[in-house]
Amino acid sequence: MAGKKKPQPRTHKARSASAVSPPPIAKRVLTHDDILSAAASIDPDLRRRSELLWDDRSQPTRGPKAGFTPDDVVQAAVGIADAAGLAAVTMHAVAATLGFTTMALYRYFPNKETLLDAIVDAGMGRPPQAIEPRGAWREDVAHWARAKRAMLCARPWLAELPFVASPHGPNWLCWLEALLDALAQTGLRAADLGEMLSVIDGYTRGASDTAISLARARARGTSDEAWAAAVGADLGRAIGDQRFPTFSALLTSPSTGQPRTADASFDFGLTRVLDGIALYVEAVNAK
Amino acid sequence: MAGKKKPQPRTHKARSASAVSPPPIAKRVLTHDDILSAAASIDPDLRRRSELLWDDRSQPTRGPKAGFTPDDVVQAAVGIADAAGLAAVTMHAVAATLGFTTMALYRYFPNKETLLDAIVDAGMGRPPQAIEPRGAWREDVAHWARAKRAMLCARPWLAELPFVASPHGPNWLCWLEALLDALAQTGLRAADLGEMLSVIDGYTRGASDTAISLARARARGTSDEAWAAAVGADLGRAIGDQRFPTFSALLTSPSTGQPRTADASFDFGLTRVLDGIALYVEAVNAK
DNA sequence: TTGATTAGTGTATCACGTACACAGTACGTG
DNA sequence: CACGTACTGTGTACGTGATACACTAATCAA
Repeated sequence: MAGKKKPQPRTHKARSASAVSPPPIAKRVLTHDDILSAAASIDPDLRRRSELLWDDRSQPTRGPKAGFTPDDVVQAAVGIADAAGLAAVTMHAVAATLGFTTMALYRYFPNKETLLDAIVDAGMGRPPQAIEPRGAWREDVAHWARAKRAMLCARPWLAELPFVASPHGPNWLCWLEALLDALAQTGLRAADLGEMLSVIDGYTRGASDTAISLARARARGTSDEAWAAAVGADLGRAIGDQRFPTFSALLTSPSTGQPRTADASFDFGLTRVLDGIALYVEAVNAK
Repeated sequence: MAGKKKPQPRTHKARSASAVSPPPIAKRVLTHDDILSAAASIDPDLRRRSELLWDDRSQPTRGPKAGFTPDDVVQAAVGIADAAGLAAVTMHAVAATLGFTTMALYRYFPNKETLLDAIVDAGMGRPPQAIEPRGAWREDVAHWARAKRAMLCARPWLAELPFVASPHGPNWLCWLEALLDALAQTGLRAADLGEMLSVIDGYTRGASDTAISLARARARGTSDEAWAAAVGADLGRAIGDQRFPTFSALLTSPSTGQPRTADASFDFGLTRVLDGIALYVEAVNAK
């Protein structure tokens, strides 16, 4: 958008036109402008949501002083979600937390969906920058995966919202950047790095679902035992049912040793995934 | 519950007391009863939801003939979700499809949540039983993963509902059974099989999110181009931003060859995961 | 036949998201 | 320094959706 601001067909305030504009950079293969120019075809609603996620919204205003910032709103909403779950995040509850009326929020967020976008990004927080990798990409990737899993479990309500769907905010990109930093040490070429990114992230999110479900139950006040009993009861239905012979056999086979904890299971699976990636890395680097 | 029905402290109709009672089976290490006896600690609400998912609800009734079955309701709801998305599934819409009043549904489902439980299970459908594996566990597992991914993309609204959370119905167990059948060919012991189950399923669900998001956009009438542009625009924000040097470099690096399709990416990642599992299988079997 | 049981209806209520019009505030300009 | 403009927060009203409750009608058991 830097320079050619003629698109801007939205009916929204001129404010959004000047807000993004990143510093000009050397053109390589793909530029910010290149990508944004394709943005003409974007659903205007989605585009606006994305803008609200990236703009810093702190222009010199003219009217009365604002009593709160969009960030205050997001903080309040995240607090409510943490304390009482996503369902408790109503426009009224958020506004009341801040001491304002429901409708005051609409001064900053055109609708609840947009607020939820912001909550997702804020809720993710930043990845632990403590990674700063040196050579041991496996360790660094594992570190990242555990951190992401921990984040998801700490805020189980995050997983109730569409994660991969646009729009994505800065924190989301931070997490990707951190993982990419770790993966880049493999020496793989760009195309493969992108693939590995989704392998790791996919596994991490997918394999964390059980732990997330447990975390959610905890947040609701359900005891771990009650949660396990509920899951176990459903699984137990397999036993003796003609339709599930293999599963039934698995459940009724004598267990060797004590069961792995959920975290250990995750690590076990992660090791398999990393093994598979390592194999590929070796194959590529051997050539 | 077979025989000792004294728990049953719920205020719900006596109906639910006699309904479950699976056929008695030989005791091994863990039995249906064992698991269900732990069910005393289950949140009664969850338990009831689970029961409604497994009971066949076709007792000889006394009053007037029923005009529709719970299954009709579920079919109608799934149809609406397919056609117009999950948000369109309102109690009123479902009832209207069947030609009944909203409140008629409450005769069969105590609340919407319970109906959604049923919709999830029905929506998953059955895994392609065509697997019937012989020796080639990798192929069979890959087959399963692609089928599950295809299922999720075909009904992108499924992913909007908590997948791993209880309660789980028969179809969910069917999918697990199918995967387990494929994995059992590795010869791994029970504990490890359970781990592999979650590795494969985790990767499959997690790595399908992008495709699901695209499928959802399609269902809403968004063009593929518009969707890609929206995602690209968010990614493009990294370019030139100090905070995302690695990602920025990735985006701007010259692309070698044509980009992989989403399906090919999934397969690529799946191959890595299977490689990792194979390594473990070999290591264990070598001992 | 009669009474118990159950199916479906109609109406009412409450929670939420959000549109709209109004009132008050602060800055830039004359 | 007064005033208009741009903006902030409020109050009210509405539509939608879930669901409680009381009622009518149908069917079977005794």
